[in-house]
Amino acid sequence: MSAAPDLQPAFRALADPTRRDILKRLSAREMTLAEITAHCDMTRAAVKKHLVVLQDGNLIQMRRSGRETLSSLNADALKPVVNWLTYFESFWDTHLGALHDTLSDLKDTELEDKE
Amino acid sequence: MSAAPDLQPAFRALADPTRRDILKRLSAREMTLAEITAHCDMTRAAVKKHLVVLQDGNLIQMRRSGRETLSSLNADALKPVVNWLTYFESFWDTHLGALHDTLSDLKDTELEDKE
DNA sequence: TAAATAGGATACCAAATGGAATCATTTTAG
DNA sequence: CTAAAATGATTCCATTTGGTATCCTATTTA
Repeated sequence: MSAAPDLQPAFRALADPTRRDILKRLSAREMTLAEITAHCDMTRAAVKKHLVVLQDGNLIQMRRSGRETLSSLNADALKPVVNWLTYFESFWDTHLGALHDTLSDLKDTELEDKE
Repeated sequence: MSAAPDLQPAFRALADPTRRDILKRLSAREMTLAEITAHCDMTRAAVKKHLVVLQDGNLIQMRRSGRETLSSLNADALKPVVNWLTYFESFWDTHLGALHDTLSDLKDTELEDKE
């Protein structure tokens, strides 16, 4: 059996909106530092730091190709995070009398959330 | 339709292990500041600050009862967070050839995770 | 090979964060 | 009524964090 993952680096990495945005962009394709920076409204060095934090959380990998470094998403690392949160699923809606359908709520949120 | 929730305060609140621990404890029952502090190995004032951050993320509510304040979990506020993360579900296991059964992986993680 | 590209590595800064200490306020127990 | 209990509010401090500016190294490519 594998050891329990340390959730802290992943939760830490997810706590910044710039980093969450980078994750979404990397879900489309792997990108160079310059490409990511083009969307981030901050310097290359600042974006690089965010990438290191994401790497610490194991949420991305980086591979060198010639003079550029490609960052790619490691979505699997989100599984333990989702699992931690899923523990609370049984407490949803308790104070409202469980009138809402959880699945339809989730779908609504997905459509509305612009982040 | 409701407005898209701002995920930042919730992700921020979840980024600290003490706060995640408090959430787990509050899932059992509402607790006073003194009760929570008894488990936290830090001063009452420090725990109080964590409670305020959790409240900012809408993850808990506080109600005054006489001279004590009861904090209780608002698990519903985790739904948008889970939903944001669920977007990445379609990217799980992609680099491994999708050999793993996602559900069994989640179950394993749940059993192992001690946090 | 020389110049332009793409990153890495540091040093430095202001602001946010985690925590302790202290003092004030409200309730409840005698 | 008075003291103890429970919390709130404020201040202060060290560390971390998000960012910029700079300098350095490795690749391309004209």
